[in-house]
Order: sequence, then C-alpha cells, then structure tokens
Amino acid sequence: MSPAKRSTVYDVAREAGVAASTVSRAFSNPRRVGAATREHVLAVAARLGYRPNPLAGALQSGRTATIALLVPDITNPHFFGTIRGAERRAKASGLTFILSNTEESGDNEQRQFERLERSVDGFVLAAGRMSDETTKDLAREHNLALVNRRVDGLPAAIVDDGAGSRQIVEHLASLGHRSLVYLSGPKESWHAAERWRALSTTAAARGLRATRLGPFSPRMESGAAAADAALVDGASALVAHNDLLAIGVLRRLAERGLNVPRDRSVVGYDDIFGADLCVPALTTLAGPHEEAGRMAVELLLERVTLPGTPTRQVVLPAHLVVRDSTGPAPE
Amino acid sequence: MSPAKRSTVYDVAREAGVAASTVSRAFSNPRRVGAATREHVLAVAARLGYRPNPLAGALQSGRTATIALLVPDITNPHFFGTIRGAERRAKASGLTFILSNTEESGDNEQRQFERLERSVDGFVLAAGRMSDETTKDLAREHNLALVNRRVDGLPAAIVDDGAGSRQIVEHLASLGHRSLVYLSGPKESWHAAERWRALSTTAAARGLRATRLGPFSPRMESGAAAADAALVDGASALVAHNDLLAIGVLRRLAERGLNVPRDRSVVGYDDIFGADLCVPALTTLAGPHEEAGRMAVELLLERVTLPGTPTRQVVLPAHLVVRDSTGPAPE
DNA sequence: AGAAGTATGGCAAGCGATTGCCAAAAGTTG
DNA sequence: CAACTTTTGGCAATCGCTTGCCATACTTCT
Repeated sequence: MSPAKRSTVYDVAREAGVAASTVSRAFSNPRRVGAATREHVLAVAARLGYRPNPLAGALQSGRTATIALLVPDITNPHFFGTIRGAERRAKASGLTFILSNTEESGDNEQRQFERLERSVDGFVLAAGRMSDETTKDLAREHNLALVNRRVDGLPAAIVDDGAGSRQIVEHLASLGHRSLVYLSGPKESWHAAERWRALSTTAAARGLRATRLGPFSPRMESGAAAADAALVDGASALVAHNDLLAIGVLRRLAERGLNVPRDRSVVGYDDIFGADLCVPALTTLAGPHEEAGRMAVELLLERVTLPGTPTRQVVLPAHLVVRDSTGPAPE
Repeated sequence: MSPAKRSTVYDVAREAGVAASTVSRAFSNPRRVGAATREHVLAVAARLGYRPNPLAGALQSGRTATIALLVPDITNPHFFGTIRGAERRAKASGLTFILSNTEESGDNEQRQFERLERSVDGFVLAAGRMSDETTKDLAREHNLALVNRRVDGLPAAIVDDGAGSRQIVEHLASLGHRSLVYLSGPKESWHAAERWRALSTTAAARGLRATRLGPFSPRMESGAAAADAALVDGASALVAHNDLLAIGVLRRLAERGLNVPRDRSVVGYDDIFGADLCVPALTTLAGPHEEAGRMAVELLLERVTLPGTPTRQVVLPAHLVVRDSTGPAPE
C-alpha cells in the first residue's frame, strides 16, 4: 500500500548530519536545541516529508496529546453542544480529539474506556452511565472529567438541572396546574435522578402532586408509551426526561385527539434542534451545554498539566424557554 | 496517577513461566500456541489484570484494529445514519471506531487525516471535502473508502442522488411547476455538483427553467439568505441542498408572509430528524445512509484484509418522501 | 585569565509489544 | 524403528521515538 517508506527521525538525522535525539527535540522541545540547528532540522524534515509517529512517541513518553469524549448517544441532539464545546477546547490546545459512542450502556462505556485508555491522555465522560464506584476506580488510574454527573472527588461540569427543574414546577404552578408526572429517563442516568428529586420536592413545596413514571428510553419512539402512561395517571402537566421524548409525547397526544396546551401541558429538557420546529413549539429547559463541554476539557487539562490543582465541580445555570406547549391548567 | 504499574507481557511471562512471545501469541494468535499453555497464560494474565498495550503492538505490527470516520459536521443530522451504520459495522468486526469532525473544511480534513494516519488502519471519508487529487494521493499510502463521493479508483458507497434529483424534478413537473432554483451547498461538496447536474439536465428535458444559487452553508441560519435569493429569482419551486437549509428557507418564507406550498414549493435532501416536525412537513429525498456507512466500512475492510480485491463503488437507491411542502404551482 | 555556569548536541537505554527463525518435542509413516 | 513432518515454545531483533546523563563549547563573572 505504501510504496515509499515513511521517513523516521533517523533518516532526518542522517540527512541533516545530527543525532536522532536532536531531531526529536527539534520537534517536541524546541528550546532544548540551538535555533540554527533547529531550523536546519526542520527544513530537512520538511524536504523528506517526515512526520513524527505519534504511536512511537506515546509508547515512550506515555503522553498522546489526545483526549476522548465518551457519549451515550452521538445522535442525540442533547449532546451536540457538549461535543462541540469539548472539541473546540481540545483543538485550541492542539490536542487530537476523538469521540466515541457508548450506546447508553455502562458496560459499553467501560469497554470503550479500556480500549482507549492507553491511547489517550484523558477522558471526558458525558452523562456517564457507570456506577459511582466504577467511575471512581477508573479515575484512580486515569485522568477524567465528567459532564452532567456528580461523583465525589471528580472534576465535573454540571448544568444546574436542579434549579432548572424548580423553574419548571414554578412555571406550571403559576399556570394553575395541580399535578404533574415526570416521564423518567434511563435508570442509570444521574440526571434523571437529579431532576426527579428537584421536581418532586419543589412540587411538594408548591402543593402539586408529582408522580414519576418510567424509565423510558430517551427517544422519540418511546413517546407513545410515555404519553399513554401519563394519561392513565391523569396529571395535567407532563414533564419529559428530554426533548426527544417530549416530542414523541406531543405526537401521541395529538394522535389520541388531545390538544396541547389546552388539555395537557408538556415540558422537555435540552432545547434541542427541533424543539421549536414542532407543533406546538416545545417549552423546555435550555442549558449551556457547549460551555459545559468546554469546561470539562478545561478541568481535565488542569488535571493533566497541573496535577496539584484541587478538584473543581463547576455548576452552570440553566434557563427555561417557554414556548407553546405549556398553558393554563384545564377547567 | 497510576500507583500500581500496569503489567506487561513480561510480567505475565515470568509469572506463568513462559516466554513473552508466548504470552503475546496467546492473545493475538491463539492457534500458534498449545491449548493448555494458552489457557494457563490467559488465567495468569487475568489474575494480574494484564491488558495488552495497543500502542506497543501497533508500533511493531503496523496494525491498530482501529478505523476512523471523518465527517464534515458531526452535528448535522444528515450524517447520523452514516455514523451509526459505520460504527455498527466496525464494532461487529471488533474494531475500535473513532469519529472526527472536520468542520466542513478540506484543509481541516487533511490535518485530521495526518494526525490519525499512524493510529488507524483505515479511513472512511464521509462527504469528503478534499480535492480529487489530494484524496487520490492519500489513498496511495492509506486504506480509505468514501461515502457519497466518487473518485476514480477508490471504493465508495454512494446514495444515488442523481436518480433522486430526477425524482424531485419529475415530482415538481407533475405539479405544474415551470421553474426551479437549486440552493446550492458548499462548493467543495461533490453532492452539490452531482445534484445540480441531475436537476438541471432533468429540468431541461422536462422543459423547466433551472437556476443555481449559492453556495450557501448547509445550515438553518443560511435559510434566510437562500430564501431571499430565491425570491429574487422568482422560481416557484425551491430545492435546497439539504433539509437544514430547507427548514431555514421555510421559516424565512413564513416570515415574509408567503405560504408554502401555495406560493412556493420547497424540497430538501436527507430526510433528517425534524423534517416531519416542521410546518409544513418537508418533502425531501431520503436515502439509505445507514446502509451507506455500513457498506463503506465493508469496502474498507475488503481493502485491508483482502488487498487483491477489485475496487467497488456501490450505489444505493434514494427515494422521495412527499410531505406538505410541495404542492401545485401557483396560478 | 581562571573558575563557574549555561547552552547545545550525542549516546544509549528504554517503552511494550510482534515476529522471523531456530530447536526441541510430538506425531506420522512405510 | 528410522526418517520425516508438524506443533509448540523461546530467542532476540525490531518498530520509531523520548529522555537521562554526559561531554563539549560558549558565556559570564571576579
């Protein structure tokens, strides 16, 4: 496949009349070699089309200049912001950024982790599905930062869904709703637990009845089941684990001849692309997910480059985007 | 960070009373070692928590058991199917799959390529933005397969947009439209060229006037500019480079007080999530993109494992999904 | 001018696997 | 039972780069 063998440090060294170590340093540690020599080496290297083999470097140094982002579902728009933010931040530091899909499974996540552990300098785990214990174990041997998940002692960037969930309840309460259901996400989801906690306590404080149903997988297709379950419950407000589910719910309600927001109010989380395209446009909790992705990489980099730094957990504010899927309670 | 040093082939070898080469072979070439020995080695390895360092292996063997998919924009729903298909196929063969974003730029794509070239066994380029020449050059030294792009002598999985575009024109013609504009995508996009070719020739054959406008970046935000340009042209049917752009166009037309499909018809490409959520629901060309991703990996693997195999270019049929954004021509 | 300090380059030993080659053991065959 | 083939395991070189240590050469200071 490759007729012309790739040139190595040795080829460049020979051609430039220096030692291999000098070539290496000319690339990776410029200040360790004279300016003139360096220039010369670089020129020769360019002429030979030399490019360092990152594998060889990593094998010796243990550093790969690469970080990985593990995401439960790449095609879930919820993660777009996170992905984009993390990627931008990584590239800004000259790091290779790789993205891997864990398919909503903790086992899978761990498997990916193990596959990549030697090939990257650190991991960002978005919405990690592994248990706290497993996560901590892995953190003992590797650099990692979390997004939207809180585990003792690990750096994390977290969108404040607790406060956001309170906003949702207050919004519903102010519209006169007396009851709500939470259509819950995957049971390993830290967010799902967090949201329910905040929803139920705030609901109690405001005198609303709150029920949790599910878990439902956070995709549009689950909307029908979720909507039907909610109708059995009878609550006037449905809070779905995410926008995909919420949109699925909207469709199902329409199918069953109910009008939103007249008969039922529906709220989602994430403010994904499509949330304002559907009819009625979805009321949803928007969060600075791009910022969260950026911040997670930032925290990871702190770990890698300044091992002494105390662990930080950064909380970012969310805000409710009110659209047409919520309205006054019926009757 | 890692208190307990990772164990190596040598540790396992010592502990099991065999040579390092035997340990290596027990993992990577089982049939080359006696069944009993192998069992024993594996047991010891498990006890020591040994896991092969893929970097070290790759350095020597040149094989990484990893493939990369390069995508212009990870957050563009158009690529979801491709990503999913490619990932599934790769995992089915036990390969590590990594995904990288090229941000719609050929230069960026090439840079990513060079960063990863030594770390992967091959590349799948989805909607490659590099020139034919550059692509061929890279293919000389690396295994690669293309999605939705045709370059002489390179394996490719292609959704048949040509035929699809003809369907679009015929659909519009049958509704009485006498003119259309194509709101073009990025100028490096092979698809954009392909689509225009098919649209314009079919239009000519059917006696429609066809104009190309653009390039527009294939995102919702560009919809306003695209719509305005189209209105100046005056054509009754607007064919947008993709659904994102088409949705942007729909919004702009609504803003300007035009009714779709009464005043204008709008067609997109891709049938992304959201195409049937917006109002009016979008008529769009759907393609088997998941299958294309799967197939591209398949072709890549043929190259890697059976170097003799003739290069194949597989064409997959597309079909028009007619929804509410197209209707009879005005007047 | 001599001592002390700094900048620069080379030597060589790794990093942790893979693999070609060889030798011993085991299995076949006439 | 000798001659031959096949299995199985070990030796040691190798992949391409990094880096600790040492030897010069060049500054700087007293």
